[in-house]
Amino acid sequence: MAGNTGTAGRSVTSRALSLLAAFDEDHRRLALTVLAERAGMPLPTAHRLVSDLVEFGALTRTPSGDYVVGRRLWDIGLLAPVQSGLREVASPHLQDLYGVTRATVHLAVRDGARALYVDRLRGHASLPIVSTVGSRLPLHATGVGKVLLAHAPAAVQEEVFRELPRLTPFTITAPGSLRRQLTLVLRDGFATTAEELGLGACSVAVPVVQRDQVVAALGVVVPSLTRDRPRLVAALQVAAQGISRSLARVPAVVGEAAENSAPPALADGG
Amino acid sequence: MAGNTGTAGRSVTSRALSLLAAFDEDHRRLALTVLAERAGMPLPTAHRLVSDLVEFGALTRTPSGDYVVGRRLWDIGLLAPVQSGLREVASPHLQDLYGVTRATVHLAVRDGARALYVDRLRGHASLPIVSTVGSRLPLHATGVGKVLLAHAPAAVQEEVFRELPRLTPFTITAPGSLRRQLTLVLRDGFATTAEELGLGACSVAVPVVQRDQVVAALGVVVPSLTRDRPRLVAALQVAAQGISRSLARVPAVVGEAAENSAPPALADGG
DNA sequence: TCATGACTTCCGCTGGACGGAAGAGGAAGC
DNA sequence: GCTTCCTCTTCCGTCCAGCGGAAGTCATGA
Repeated sequence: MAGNTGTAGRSVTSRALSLLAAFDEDHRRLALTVLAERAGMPLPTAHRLVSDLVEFGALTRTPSGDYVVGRRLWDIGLLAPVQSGLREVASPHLQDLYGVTRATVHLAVRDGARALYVDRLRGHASLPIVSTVGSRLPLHATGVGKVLLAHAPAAVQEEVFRELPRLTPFTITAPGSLRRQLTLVLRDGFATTAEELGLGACSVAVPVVQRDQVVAALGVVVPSLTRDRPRLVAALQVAAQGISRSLARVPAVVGEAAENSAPPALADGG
Repeated sequence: MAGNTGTAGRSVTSRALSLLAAFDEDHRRLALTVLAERAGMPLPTAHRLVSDLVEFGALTRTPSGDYVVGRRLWDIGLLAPVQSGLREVASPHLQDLYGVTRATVHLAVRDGARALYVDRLRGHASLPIVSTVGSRLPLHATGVGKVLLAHAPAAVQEEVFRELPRLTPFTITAPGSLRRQLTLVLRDGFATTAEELGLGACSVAVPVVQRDQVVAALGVVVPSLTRDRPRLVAALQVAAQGISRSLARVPAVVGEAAENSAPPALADGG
């Protein structure tokens, strides 16, 4: 295992947390043995801590004996102010966009050198979609990613360009190519991908702006772009401008993916 | 023993978790002092544990000094298999429903004696909406709640009927009235509310079925029902049947929501 | 300036966490 | 059926990490 959260944190708390951190998108259910190993601690220790976590509801044991993240943690996690202002404001516009395009719609922000998907609407005839809410995908191989990358600080771009992993035969791995594309993204106001992340999936994306800063990207995924790219771009731009306009009235969605101070505006009733 | 968050659990782990549990919908940001008090532990102890939690990313400190639930916990929480099958399947249908009605759309399951909102689409002209994903609202005062209540086991109905809190002047608090309504819900296949949860909000809801069992309820919220109730009911029923049909091909959406009460499995043995 | 309240740090005591080892449980294999 | 193998569970003596009262620091506001 690549040195993940392991190293068995010193404090009890950090150990318990490293058990939670052992779960990820590719490991949604874990047997105790695996869990202990991934968290980097002896089995009896894991066993004891896991009992506590289960009792609390942070983990749940399936009938088959595996552990999964529990509903209690789901509850609490939803309270996190992760782009809640942005999500709240954008939600209706995503709906509209879906209504017009009937394509899978994505809203993403940049989280370091990755695109963090904060909302998603999925269409009926959906392609094999990789992303779900909470996913982090590479910036260089997704539509929303290219938009976010084009508007990212030089340091981030540099980091991304250092390694451009090939995900399909069509993934752009030549720095020059990508660099040229980013220039076009800035000029034209939209980015596209063609089977660069997964076969059979193309995408278009546009920036979402707040106070002259790109705070998010809005994108759609479709089987092919040859036919109606202009139409999709138009629809996306209308939706993105709608979101941007609403964002102008909201305090602080900005601060990239970093912890935006919870906007009191939409937070609670008062 | 159904203790709340307090009582400062014995083990360090449970103490740390009780700090997380101190957050809820009405307390999304807490100062350290309040946090310590709500979690039922001395301030220095809370301080130390909170540091661990912040370091991990389970909590985040806002510039103002308050604590909020952190992004890391959001991530992990999203991995919970909370109705993920149901949500995934239902998502496109909710979109369609929104497209037709332009009203706020809800998908809820029963969680004990409450309606747990597992998904929501919010319209533009949205009324003051109380529910968000993860909310738990009373069964007797919401459209989806009445549907779920009508199809709930006798024991649950009994529990709900024991106390029918008044939320607005229009909340139904007379057991007889409610009982009669539930009968109609079963007969007609849909439930309605009229400003029973909040003023200015009415709702219609229908059941979602899997293998002859009601596993969820689908509802819309609108400012008034006088005009187009028939239209809404029709749209809801089409969408609900679409979901139900898709669910027939999916293993087991039930059970996930079922084990809400503390499973006696691990309980006293260890 | 002083008072107040919220947070942070200190430090000696102690009780809870640690984890090796041994015991159950159960599913494949002989 | 019996054996083997693997995963999970329980036990228990050692000892160190967590505990929390008390004192110190930093803002705010009177």
